[in-house]
Amino acid sequence: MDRRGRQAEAARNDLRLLRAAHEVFTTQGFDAPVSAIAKAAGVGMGSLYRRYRTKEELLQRLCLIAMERAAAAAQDGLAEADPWDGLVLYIRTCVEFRSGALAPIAGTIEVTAEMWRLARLAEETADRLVTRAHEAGVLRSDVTALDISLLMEQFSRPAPGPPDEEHRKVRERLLTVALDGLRAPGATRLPGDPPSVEWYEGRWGKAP
Amino acid sequence: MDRRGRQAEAARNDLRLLRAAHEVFTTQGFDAPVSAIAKAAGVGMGSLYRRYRTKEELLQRLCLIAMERAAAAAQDGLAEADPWDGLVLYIRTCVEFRSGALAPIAGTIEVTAEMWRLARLAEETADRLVTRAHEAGVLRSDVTALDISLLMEQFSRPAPGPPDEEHRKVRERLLTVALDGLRAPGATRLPGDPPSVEWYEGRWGKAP
DNA sequence: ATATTGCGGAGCGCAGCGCTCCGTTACACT
DNA sequence: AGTGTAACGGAGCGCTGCGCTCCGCAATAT
Repeated sequence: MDRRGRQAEAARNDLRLLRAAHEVFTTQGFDAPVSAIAKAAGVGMGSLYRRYRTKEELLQRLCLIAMERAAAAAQDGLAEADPWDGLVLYIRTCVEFRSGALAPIAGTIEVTAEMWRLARLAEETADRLVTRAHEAGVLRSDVTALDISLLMEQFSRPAPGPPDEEHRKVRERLLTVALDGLRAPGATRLPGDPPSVEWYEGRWGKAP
Repeated sequence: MDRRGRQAEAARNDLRLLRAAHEVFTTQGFDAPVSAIAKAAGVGMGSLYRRYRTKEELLQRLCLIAMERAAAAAQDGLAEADPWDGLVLYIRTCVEFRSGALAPIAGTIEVTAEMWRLARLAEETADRLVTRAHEAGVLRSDVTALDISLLMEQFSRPAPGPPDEEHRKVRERLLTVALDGLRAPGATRLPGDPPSVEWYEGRWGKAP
């Protein structure tokens, strides 16, 4: 990892590329041009395409990382002693790095077996987090784990127009409002049936 | 309006065009191809471009209508006797027809004088609605009218992927959660400063 | 000095856009 | 019925902007 010379630069480039790709894709959407990632990373197209043979491959890598982070965030939430604080930590962390913005990518690209594995792991951990909050009576009973995933997705949705720091602050305010709405008991009964896992995963293509 | 023959068809086409444009642009984003609107309306490109000389003109018309509807919704909210119910009616109505999805268009197109006029009117009416709710003590005191506009915008944001009825239902559930979070008193203090009008309108280009 | 490796970015081929143009159709008028 | 006309649908033009390749160059290793 700490090799000298060009190998070190290569490793640095790889990281900058990943960071830039995350930033650009989550704020501009998946159809952002690859050249925008290269420019944001301060790297030439050649270097980008040596590491990732196609745009799809880059997106897959990005998704995988986002899933890892989401799973880790759920674990961190579980580690928290207080069930409510743990849940909030999980949600805030995921919205912070916009994991939800990458989830719907999956409809565009091929979902690898490893992605499915990680998705299932993250899903299961989040489920435990939500169940614990339910049992402690701190989370309104009519909201499901899937509702929360979709809430995070909604709050991660890229805004049109140029990237804007102010948007991030606004999102945090609104997320705080939404989190207050999640506390038990809900003032209003949630309308309609909760979303189904089949529908949720169906957007990603066929399960293995 | 109820003229016979071709003129009737023309009027019908105009309506279908507007409806289709609204549907497509709000669910797919502004860069949806014009041909998609024509197809969704069941109308040829020629007919579309006879009524609107450019895509921008169509978008302007659409924005104007959305603003009219938003202003009307705010009026309806004010007409409601209960301050909370009035506010909720306003928010739900606007999210229903996704007025917020059209607001950020304005950064893309030229904002006409009439659009500014209507925007100000809607803004002012919504302000009255929010103030009334504040004074009645039914709306948490740390949330501003602008926060609410941005909340509606967040919930109107187009989802990636193909249009999907299920998304609408999910949105309604999540909106219900958010509305519960708006009720006084907020469990958590909202972080940061409230968004400023200058920033909000600044995204539309220069004020007249 | 020479070989080798990774670098940046100009440019290729193409997909998909906004918009125009025109042959056809459906009605109004005599 | 015959004719003029207004509105129609949609193929296609010109062009932008994309994913991706290729190559001259700079930095290291030998």
